[in-house]
Amino acid sequence: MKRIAESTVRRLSLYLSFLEGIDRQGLKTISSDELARLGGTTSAQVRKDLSLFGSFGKRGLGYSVPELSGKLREILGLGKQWRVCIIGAGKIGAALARYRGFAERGFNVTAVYDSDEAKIGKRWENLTVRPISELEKDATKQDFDIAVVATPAENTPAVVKQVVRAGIKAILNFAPVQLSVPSDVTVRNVNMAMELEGLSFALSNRSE
Amino acid sequence: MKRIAESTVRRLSLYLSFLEGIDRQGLKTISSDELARLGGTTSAQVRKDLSLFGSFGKRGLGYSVPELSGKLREILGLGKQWRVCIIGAGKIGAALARYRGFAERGFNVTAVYDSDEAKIGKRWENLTVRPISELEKDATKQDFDIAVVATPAENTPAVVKQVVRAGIKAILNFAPVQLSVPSDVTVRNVNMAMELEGLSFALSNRSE
DNA sequence: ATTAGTTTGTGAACTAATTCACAAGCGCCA
DNA sequence: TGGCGCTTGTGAATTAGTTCACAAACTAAT
Ligand SMILES: NC(=O)c1ccc[n+]([C@@H]2O[C@H](COP(=O)([O-])OP(=O)(O)OC[C@H]3O[C@@H](n4cnc5c(N)ncnc54)[C@H](O)[C@@H]3O)[C@@H](O)[C@H]2O)c1
Ligand SMILES: NC(=O)c1ccc[n+]([C@@H]2O[C@H](COP(=O)([O-])OP(=O)(O)OC[C@H]3O[C@@H](n4cnc5c(N)ncnc54)[C@H](O)[C@@H]3O)[C@@H](O)[C@H]2O)c1
Repeated sequence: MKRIAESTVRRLSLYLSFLEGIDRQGLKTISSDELARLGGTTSAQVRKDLSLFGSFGKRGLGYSVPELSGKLREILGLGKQWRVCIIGAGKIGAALARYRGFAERGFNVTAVYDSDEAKIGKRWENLTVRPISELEKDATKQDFDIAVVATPAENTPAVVKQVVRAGIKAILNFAPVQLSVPSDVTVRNVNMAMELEGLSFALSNRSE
Repeated sequence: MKRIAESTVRRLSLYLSFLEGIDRQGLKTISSDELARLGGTTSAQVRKDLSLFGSFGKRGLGYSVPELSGKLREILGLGKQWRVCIIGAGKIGAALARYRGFAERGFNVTAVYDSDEAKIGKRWENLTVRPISELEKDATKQDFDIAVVATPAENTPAVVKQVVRAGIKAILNFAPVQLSVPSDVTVRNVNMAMELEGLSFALSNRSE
């Protein structure tokens, strides 16, 4: 299959969230034009994005909301339940572990790791904080799909090495560092300082 | 000035963080090639990015680390202190309010708002949670530059309306909804569910 | 059955972003 | 001072991503 751009995948994800809203409103079909308006893009973009994976619409009618939702879920791999571990039981880790939105979409946090003796063994929601040193061993049994890394920047490269050795192939990284991983491991970074700097840039360069 | 792409601004932000690391190591100069390796891009990309704003390097030598850092800070508007308010004193809001990394970069959280009577008036770090209904009035005195929105998705459009009415021109949004704002307001979205779906897609479509 | 009114799917055209490639500038050394 | 080794800065070429524009396919109405 043709290589799919990251921007395309983001939009698919966005379309799916709109379809879920539309579905709750009880509407049965939607046009590319309407999806485009919701997403701040163009109808041609919507149709092109979808056409990379097949033809799901009916000419003159638009797309069936439940059918297209199903297709997008399939494309995005949301059919299955994913096993997620969180590394770093700190402030961000806590917010994420308690967030319901993830499980709703099939991302189940099944373990939390930390290196701090004071935190290890403590109960956290329905989980117990495990020592990071056990990650590799645990992974052979638990088979994590995704690691969410929320450790201090300076420790993160070492943490990520352990994650990779544990055979985990996808990482969502919150530390403001650039990770280097083997090519079969996918990384997404969430860097809030960078987002704020983007806003700072926008505020500083208006009307020029 | 020429329009600058968002991807360029992200990279500038990234280069700056590398330069700070390099500076701590005591190195005086760095080449575009080295910056490129750190950022996972090419040296031509680095030079092109920088050349949009001026010529900061010395041929044969590279870039002076402190000088380029200074230029980047200037370009990104990091010279001044920014006033940030957080809207939504929940799990994510709490993590952000307690995060030191922001103040270090000149983003000062000077107020927190919520609509929940049980939270209003409570102390939070060195701040007191204020009622969202007072945002507009407060803004005339406090002059917030950036609003960080961390409210439940369903309330967020209404919250953002209030933020816009308060005259705030930059929003960092954590709710998984698409915001519609006047064109003089800049929005950046942090959508973790979307990031996880990107990883799900990658895991589901390997080696095809 | 025909027609009018929609909306898709997709090559072609266009625009944006990245990479190439090389002249020009700089430091260093003899 | 001249030559060598590096590295920048930038047009030109290339590649990637978006938008245009229209034939084809469908519904509904008559
Ligand atoms: N808090 C925020 O709002 C925020 C915002 C943006 C980015 N971040 C980034 O997210 C990361 C975590 O931030 P935080 O505020 O949650 O920090 P925190 O200090 O609250 O939590 C970090 C946790 O990681 C644990 N840890 C340290 N080394 C470890 C290791 N080797 N293995 C396993 N666990 C280890 C610590 O014990 C601690 O519990 C940091 O990189 C930070 O820069 C945080
Ligand atoms: N917790 C996470 O890890 C996480 C992850 C991704 C996205 N998010 C998103 O971030 C947002 C906040 O999530 P959270 O987990 O912090 O939720 P939360 O329920 O812990 O906090 C939300 C806060 O917003 C306040 N609030 C509600 N309506 C308000 C209004 N009109 N004005 C001002 N305050 C209002 C609530 O009183 C509450 O304190 C949500 O949109 C959520 O989807 C959260």
